Amino acid sequence: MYVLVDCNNFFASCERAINPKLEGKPVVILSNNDGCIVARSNEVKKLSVPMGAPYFKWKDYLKRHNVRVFSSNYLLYGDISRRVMDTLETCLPDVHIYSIDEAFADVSGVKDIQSLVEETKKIVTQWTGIPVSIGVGPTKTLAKAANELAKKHTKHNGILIFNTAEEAVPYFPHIPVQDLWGVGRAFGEKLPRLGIHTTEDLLKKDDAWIKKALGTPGLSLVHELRGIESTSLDHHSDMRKSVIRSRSFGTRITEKKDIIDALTYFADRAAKMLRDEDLRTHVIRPFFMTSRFSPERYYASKTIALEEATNDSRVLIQHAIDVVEKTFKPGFQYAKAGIVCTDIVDSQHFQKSLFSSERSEDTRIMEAYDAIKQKFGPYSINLGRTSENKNWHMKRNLLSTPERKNISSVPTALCK
DNA sequence: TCTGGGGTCCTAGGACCC
DNA sequence: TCTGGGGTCCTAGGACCC
Repeated sequence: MYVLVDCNNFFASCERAINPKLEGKPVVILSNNDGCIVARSNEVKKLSVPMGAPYFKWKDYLKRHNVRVFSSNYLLYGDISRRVMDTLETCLPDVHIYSIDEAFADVSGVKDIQSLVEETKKIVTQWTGIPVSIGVGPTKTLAKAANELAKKHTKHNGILIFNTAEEAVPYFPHIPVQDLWGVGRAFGEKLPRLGIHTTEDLLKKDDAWIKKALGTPGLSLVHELRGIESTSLDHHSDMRKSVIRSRSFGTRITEKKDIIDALTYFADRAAKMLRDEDLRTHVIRPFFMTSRFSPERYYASKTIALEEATNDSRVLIQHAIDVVEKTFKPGFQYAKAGIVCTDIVDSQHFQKSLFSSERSEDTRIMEAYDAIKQKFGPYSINLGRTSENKNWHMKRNLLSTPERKNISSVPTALCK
């Protein structure tokens, strides 16, 4: 049996936790660059503002309804998330953090699940100020479905338990397929065209039909709804598979040197991430591109298999610059760039190339580089060129608190 | 004027081999 | 004139998640 604890409107609830005046007021949080709406309080959901909507299209509407708008502040949300997860670990057995605002717990063997989750819900709200919903089911997908229903219908008071798969069946006619975990936009549009509207409709189909229409992940979804655990859904090995550092620019850029400047920064950040986790990458793909909404589109990227796994900023930067030099085309309005690192290996056990060009001082150079930044700040030392033009930097005009302010200095009304 | 970022897994299709 | 088929590996891109 699985418990799924999910924070309600997490980012909006975080802003409220540090500013109780927002309680009962409509609140939205914007993505990086203040581009999309990524979190909405219940009041805003009632105004029919969709998740992921572009902010500029809704700006006036939100203003008319007196909605409070904030840029996202991931430092704050990360801190509050840690508090929530720490609290959950004191309440529930075998907690597995699934995302910044969700965690599963395995409660097989617990006798009184009802009391356990009621207590958990109470304590999390008391200690962190963040409201949560809780779903329980024999598979993760059923726990997730229970959670969705608990959140949606106030009559459940934020908790719904399916003791068996059969207990979920009466709800299926009332769950639109679009609400299922694993049905996104594409399948959500496709299924109604095939006559499938509710979860009940979907479960009437046989495995072969599901596999053809929704692929392997769809088949796992349906099995789990029937109460059969799908191992393929248990896809969280601890080892990370990729590192991505990318960003849309604050404004469009046209100059090659600015692309190089941005990619130098992303390559450095990606390498730092690998060093922090004691990992190395074997394959990198730097890319830069125009907006996907632009009529004149260009996507430039190159997959590079490195001779030897590395986490050296200088190596990644050099390859990133090479890619720009080889693929840059003038005349485009570039909107985004980044680097993807895959084939991640453990630094301790990686296979050194026979003709390794890595010198023993290389790791020490990067250690010194990290140490200087650590001691004197992120702008104290930098690799590669840095042009004066910083207009590729993010826009974040609506932050609630200064970006780097530590949450421990922020009073939380309900914090223990 | 302005449409996120960081992850996962799966699949289709091309290259290559025998 | 007729011009295989199956396997594997790789990559790009598509789907999903939060």
